[in-house]
Amino acid sequence: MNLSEGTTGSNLDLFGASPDASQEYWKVAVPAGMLQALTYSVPLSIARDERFRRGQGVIVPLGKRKLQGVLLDRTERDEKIKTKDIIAIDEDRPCLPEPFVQWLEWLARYYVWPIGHVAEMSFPLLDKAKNARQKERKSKHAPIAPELELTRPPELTAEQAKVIGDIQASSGFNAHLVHGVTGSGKTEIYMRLLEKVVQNGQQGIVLVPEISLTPQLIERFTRRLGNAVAVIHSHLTPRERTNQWWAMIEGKKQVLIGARSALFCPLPNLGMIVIDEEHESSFKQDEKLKYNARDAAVMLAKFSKCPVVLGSATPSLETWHNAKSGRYKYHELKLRVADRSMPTIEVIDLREERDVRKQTGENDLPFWMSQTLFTAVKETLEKNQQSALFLNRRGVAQAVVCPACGYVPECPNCAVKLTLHGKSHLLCHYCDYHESMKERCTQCPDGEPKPIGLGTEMIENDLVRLFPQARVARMDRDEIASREDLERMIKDVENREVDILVGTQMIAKGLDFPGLTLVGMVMADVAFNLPDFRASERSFQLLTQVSGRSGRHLDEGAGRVIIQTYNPEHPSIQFTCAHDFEGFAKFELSFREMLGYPPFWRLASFRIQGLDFEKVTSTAKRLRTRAQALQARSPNFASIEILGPAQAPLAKLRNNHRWQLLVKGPDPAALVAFCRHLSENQDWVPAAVKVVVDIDAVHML
DNA sequence: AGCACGCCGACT
DNA sequence: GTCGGCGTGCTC
Repeated sequence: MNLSEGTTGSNLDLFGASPDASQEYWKVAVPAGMLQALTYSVPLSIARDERFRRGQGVIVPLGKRKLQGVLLDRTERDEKIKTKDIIAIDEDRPCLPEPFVQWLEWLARYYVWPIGHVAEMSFPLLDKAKNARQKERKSKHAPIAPELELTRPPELTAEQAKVIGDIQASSGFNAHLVHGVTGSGKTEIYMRLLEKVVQNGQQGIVLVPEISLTPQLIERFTRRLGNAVAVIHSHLTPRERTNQWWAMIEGKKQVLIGARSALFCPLPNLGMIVIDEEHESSFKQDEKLKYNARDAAVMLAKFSKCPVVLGSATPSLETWHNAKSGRYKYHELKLRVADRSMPTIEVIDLREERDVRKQTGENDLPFWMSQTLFTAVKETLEKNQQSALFLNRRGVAQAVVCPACGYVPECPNCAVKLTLHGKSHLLCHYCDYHESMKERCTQCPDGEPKPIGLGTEMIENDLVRLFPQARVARMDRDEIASREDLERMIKDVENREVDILVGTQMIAKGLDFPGLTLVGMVMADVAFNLPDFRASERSFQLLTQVSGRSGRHLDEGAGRVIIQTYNPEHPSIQFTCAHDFEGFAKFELSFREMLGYPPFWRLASFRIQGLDFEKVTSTAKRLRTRAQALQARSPNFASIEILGPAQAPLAKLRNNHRWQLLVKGPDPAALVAFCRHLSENQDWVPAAVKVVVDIDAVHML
């Protein structure tokens, strides 16, 4: 018998009871729904291969399939399981660097997710990676990182120079917070730092929120770093993605710009990670591996012994807290470049506005537009400058109501209101269920359903009527379907072919238009009334970010911002007006501390869901019982608080009933251990019910 | 995640 | 009768 052939499972047993000592067993991260890695036996021919080591991709049998896995550690034989042989070294995949493998293991443990699925995220979508490399087919789309003339770097301000110097003064792992108002030149700092990283023969990652991963940003980096730049974002085709991935792995490019998934590019020589707009909650993934790319980036930097730079005008309170406590180094940019001033912010009380209108009887302005906002738009138009009006988010208010009986159509699967698109199209934003709007109410004899509230379309229509001479453009998810659409729209605004821009968050972030001098927040209230302990923080961030769009390039005078609201006293608004981040942080942190919320305590949420309401409910309650029992068993867990279970804010989604159980506690390690214990053994959970944990949950819907 | 197995309702 | 829908369980 040939040893190197390695017969499936059975070991040669030449000396009676003792197994062959030369037979090796290795843990392999296999992409199947199991938390732990699986044990495989290693044929001698493979064990002798010089590529055979931790981090290397291998092909293994699982059931009837052959899967790509990643080698972890050598292990002892487990008599309880019949092992199979590793089939081969995976020729299509490079060996993952050791710090990166450690990081993958941390991710799997911390976020309680199958190690095989975590490891799988480190490779491009095309499993025919080799083909993609060989063919190098020219893409039909515009180049991802266009070839542009390099621009000369601008003079650094004294503040910028100091921050760069301070960051470069330290070596090894360090986390830095760069806290600078919009327009203070954070991007310039990133580019200078990355230039240095590239000069040192290393590679860097720039993480940005998907939403601000705009052509503008890519162009800026490309103009400075030239063909060192690779880009990964969701609008790339699998082949484009794969090509960008390999360009980084093979060292043809040095700086990778991308949304959170760019972290998973296993760079051989990582020298720095930059996270722009680090406060953005979209860095948290809500599905599958529920990681926060900001926190994960800090850990990757730690394992890779390199610096990580977090930048924001409105840092998350978690990061702020870390900076204040000295865990992160704090760098501040107080001034806008070229001495430009901060915009002036006016708050309009919509309640007063309504009362005035009631008294005066009539008013030809639409209900959402105050006299002040109207006049400001008019003046801006007359000065040949641009205005932008923001709505909080799509779907909040475009519901349809029957004025006779008050009935509002809902999605039959998701228990959310349907929203109106176009003239008569009703759509569910969660499951894409749609129906046409009926002329007569289905619930009462004589109602005629009408749209209520605010939509970008409605605002656009009103603006066209009020300012017939103005060129109005609308930017939201419906209008902007592709990257090309977005690029075209941005060009139009840049070229002054648009006078008034109407949009959602989509345009609130990252964009930088020189001619924009007036920003209106149509109704600020929506954001702070969500059932979420971070609602105030999000509102403050949004208002500040939106305000920052105004007058960024005015060398004289200041941009103007008008915030309309039913609640002008709200702290988010007050501190935004005063440009007072520290004041807001202090105010909000005192609440968080009092109530035991992050950043002082950590919080995790268990989601219990399934089709059968009774089963889901009883499972949720049983989970609480088990949590309490586990807590009673160990003094480690004494300080953990268990809240609920309660029905999730979205109590029914895609026909699934949803409950949640929240746990929080002051000791992060204890909390994660607690959650892992509770998730590990799910024998007690009925098959028709799913229980998943979300560590450091951010989106609580 | 797949893939098989097995249990029910719908068709030639 | 059997085709095929998907709920359930297992994979080193």
